Amino acid sequence: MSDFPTSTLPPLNRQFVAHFGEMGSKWGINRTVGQIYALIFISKRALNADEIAESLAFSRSNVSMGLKELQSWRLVKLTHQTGDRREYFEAPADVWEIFRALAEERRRREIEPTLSMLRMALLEEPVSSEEQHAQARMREMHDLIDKLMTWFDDVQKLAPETAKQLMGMGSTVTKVLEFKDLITGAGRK
Amino acid sequence: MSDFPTSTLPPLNRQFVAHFGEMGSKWGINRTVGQIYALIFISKRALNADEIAESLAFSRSNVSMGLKELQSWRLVKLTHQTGDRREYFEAPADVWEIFRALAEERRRREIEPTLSMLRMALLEEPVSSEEQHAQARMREMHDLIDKLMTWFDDVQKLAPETAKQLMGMGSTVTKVLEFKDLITGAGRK
DNA sequence: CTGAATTTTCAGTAATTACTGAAAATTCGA
DNA sequence: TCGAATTTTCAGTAATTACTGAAAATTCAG
Repeated sequence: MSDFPTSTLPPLNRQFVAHFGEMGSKWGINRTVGQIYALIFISKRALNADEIAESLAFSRSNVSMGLKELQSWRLVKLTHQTGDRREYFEAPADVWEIFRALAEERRRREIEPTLSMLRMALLEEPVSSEEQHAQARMREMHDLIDKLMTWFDDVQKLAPETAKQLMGMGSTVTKVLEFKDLITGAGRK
Repeated sequence: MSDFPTSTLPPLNRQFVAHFGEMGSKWGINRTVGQIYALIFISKRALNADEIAESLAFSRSNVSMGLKELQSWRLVKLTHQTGDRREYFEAPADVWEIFRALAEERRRREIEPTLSMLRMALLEEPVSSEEQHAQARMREMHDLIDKLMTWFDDVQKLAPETAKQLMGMGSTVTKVLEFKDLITGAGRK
């Protein structure tokens, strides 16, 4: 299942990389891409494509494709070493930044297309009662997604520090909510 | 790309089903499962496996497998019609409930395994500086995921009504946050 | 219990996706 | 501008995943 070249990669790193490979399919990326990302993420320094190919025993072209995909997800940054022509790759240092990039990209690829399909469908004139019901369901779905996205946008606009703080509050949010109800007079839109 | 049987399925429904089929791969489910779910979701009434196979021109066994998968995701509910031995399937009426089931299941399958892998890895004694750095990165990842999940738990525990309300507040949350800082004395854990 | 109705399983095959090596394209120092 | 270093592309093939039909298992009315 996992056979890495005999050299390089300490056990801990190896385990991490292997896990990302296995999870890959569940995350909607392939094994290779998962492993490449994991390797870069835990690496002390930026890596070039040959080093990656060597470490993971992938073909150079496979690494090239994997890196291209990771760049399209904005999960790796391209850097350069002075006096070295090759391209080096590294993951952003701040994990919050990583999370944000991931969330944004997933949204763009996996949610927006559905949202616009729904908007289109809702403009049509339903001719049968089947279509009428279908449209009602689509509207429910649209409104939920739309609400979630708007909210997510709002939170995302916060500075990372504030966002962390908001998370840290946890269920306290509820309390604040109740308090807000009290002062605004409950049951709004 | 999409050839449905000549009968059944009004255009609006067809479009919706086709879209879910195409999106399927991006969502980590396959075309078939996506289409089956879409069909059930917009259907006015619960459907049995034969009706689904007929509508989508899938083999009966394929539908059976698809339904099994959808049930494992808790996206469809099994029901019965009086005087009919066949099993009928429908999607929960409340889209919030659907969202919750989806989120829970994704978490269980796609996040928890990584979280426990990380916890394991963090218990090991790093022997090289590579391992030490790797572990530091893993800790950052672990802490972020853990924080997000704890927060999500908290919000999820709220009654649907409250959750909707929280979403509805949008960026107002920030304001409330600032206010809270003011009264509690800012910068907590 | 029996057996017809219904659902599930599974081996075989089709379709899709991932990976490679070789060749083409690009980049940049000299 | 040349050409060595480096990256990208892509056709062919390997590996994986999806789908089917037939057969087995289950369910339940009588």
